[in-house]
Amino acid sequence: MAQESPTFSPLYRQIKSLILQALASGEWRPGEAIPSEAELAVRFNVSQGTARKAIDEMAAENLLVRKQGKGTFVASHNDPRAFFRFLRIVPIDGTLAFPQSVPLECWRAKAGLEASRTLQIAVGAPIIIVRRVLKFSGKPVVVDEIYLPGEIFQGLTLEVLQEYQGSIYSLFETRFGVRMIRAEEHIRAVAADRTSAELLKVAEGSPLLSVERTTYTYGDKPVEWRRGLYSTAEHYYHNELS
Amino acid sequence: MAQESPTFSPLYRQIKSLILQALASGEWRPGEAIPSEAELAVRFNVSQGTARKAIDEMAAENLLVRKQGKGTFVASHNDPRAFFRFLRIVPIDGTLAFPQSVPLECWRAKAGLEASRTLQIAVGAPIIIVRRVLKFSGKPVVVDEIYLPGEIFQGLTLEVLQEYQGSIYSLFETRFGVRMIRAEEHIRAVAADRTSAELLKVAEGSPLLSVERTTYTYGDKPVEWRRGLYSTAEHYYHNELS
DNA sequence: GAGTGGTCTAGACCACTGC
DNA sequence: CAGTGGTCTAGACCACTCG
Repeated sequence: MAQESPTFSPLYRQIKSLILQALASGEWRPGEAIPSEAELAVRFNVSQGTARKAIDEMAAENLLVRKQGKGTFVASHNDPRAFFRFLRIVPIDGTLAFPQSVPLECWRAKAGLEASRTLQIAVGAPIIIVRRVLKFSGKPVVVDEIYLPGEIFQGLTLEVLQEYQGSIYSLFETRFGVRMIRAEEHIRAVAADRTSAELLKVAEGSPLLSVERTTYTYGDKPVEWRRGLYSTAEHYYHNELS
Repeated sequence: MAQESPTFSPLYRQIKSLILQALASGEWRPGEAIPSEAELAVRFNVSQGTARKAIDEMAAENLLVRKQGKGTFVASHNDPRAFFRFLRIVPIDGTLAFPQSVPLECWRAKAGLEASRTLQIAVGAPIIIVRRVLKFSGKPVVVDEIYLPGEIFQGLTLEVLQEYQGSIYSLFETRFGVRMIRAEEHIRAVAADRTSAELLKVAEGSPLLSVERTTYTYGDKPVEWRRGLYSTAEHYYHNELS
């Protein structure tokens, strides 16, 4: 017997991708509630259980947040609980506090080979580069260099960065409509160059964590590449394996 | 109205903890199939859907592995697909191959303060310390120092380590009945000391990744502590954020 | 009390595996 | 073909939130 459906996709996954589409198109914005399970079931003409299963998967992927009795909400980087999902550094002595982001520079450039490859844009396409320092209780711990596709982040300036209260992903979300949903990090140990050493107030040549990150929005589209240098004298990068 | 169940726990979670108990007691061993959903439903006197939901959660936590048409199996470190779940280092040039573990030393000692704290055993309790090197295509990339509670790993010797084919967690599982299910890693950048530098064939003082790991078995019981020094000249530590 | 998500059930049918 | 997990449905009821 010939196989009827070589690319069989269950109903709830089709519903899921429809909801995903609606999310990507901005039908509901980060922080807002999406329609109730019952409403979605009617809209997509499936049972509530099937709509539920689609939502379940998206909640497991941190795209949606369920709140019993209230509704289901589009995940947002404005939510303080989401903050440390993408910042895995914690103080050795355990006194966890929110860091302060200090933007240093923000300039325009054209994409080189590496930026072109990681951001999947043309060589020579406009990019924006941001340099900033992250301070914990006043002490510099991380220096970041952030590469962004210029087309998406038009209007991003040092002033915008300095004025904004909240995380940089929160800014991207509210001001540029770009929601970061997933990232890959490549971590290595490197020796501090002169400028980084000065910024982090460590000796030149001392070991630093180099954290290179590619960040993706809906549809696995890369929209940020960054390299962070982490001083791990009083902090460590925390990771959970399971 | 007084709240009826301040510690409300749904049925499927109770079932889950019963299955967990059976797993911890060794009723089914790693790699073996557990009873079918229908059988479990009968055994615990719930509907198949409820048994299913319990299993679903455990599969999501990598405790069980579902295989359509075949059954549900206890997760095992013998499964090669599970190998890189706990070893997050990959070559820069992408040619992923299985590393070779080279045990160097294995000796007995008594737990100091740090071992006592991380392994949750008494100070002075017997521990076993293993030193080994991990080689990728013949080149040393990681040097590990592994601390184990002596009581659990009685009979572990350098010979046992050298003879065994397969990952060390696979050995722990088959020879000592200890299954690792979760770990926390603290990652920092350090300068290579003399012995590590020699083993990894890098210059003394060059930056290395220090990966400290506490590993837990069922019931969140810590059963391993280790520090790995990773040479990241030709490899990086890979992490996914979501 | 109305509306939301969360649980539980029972039953039908589909997809995959292996004998 | 029988046995397994996977999907889908419909309905009842529970837990939580808010007005």
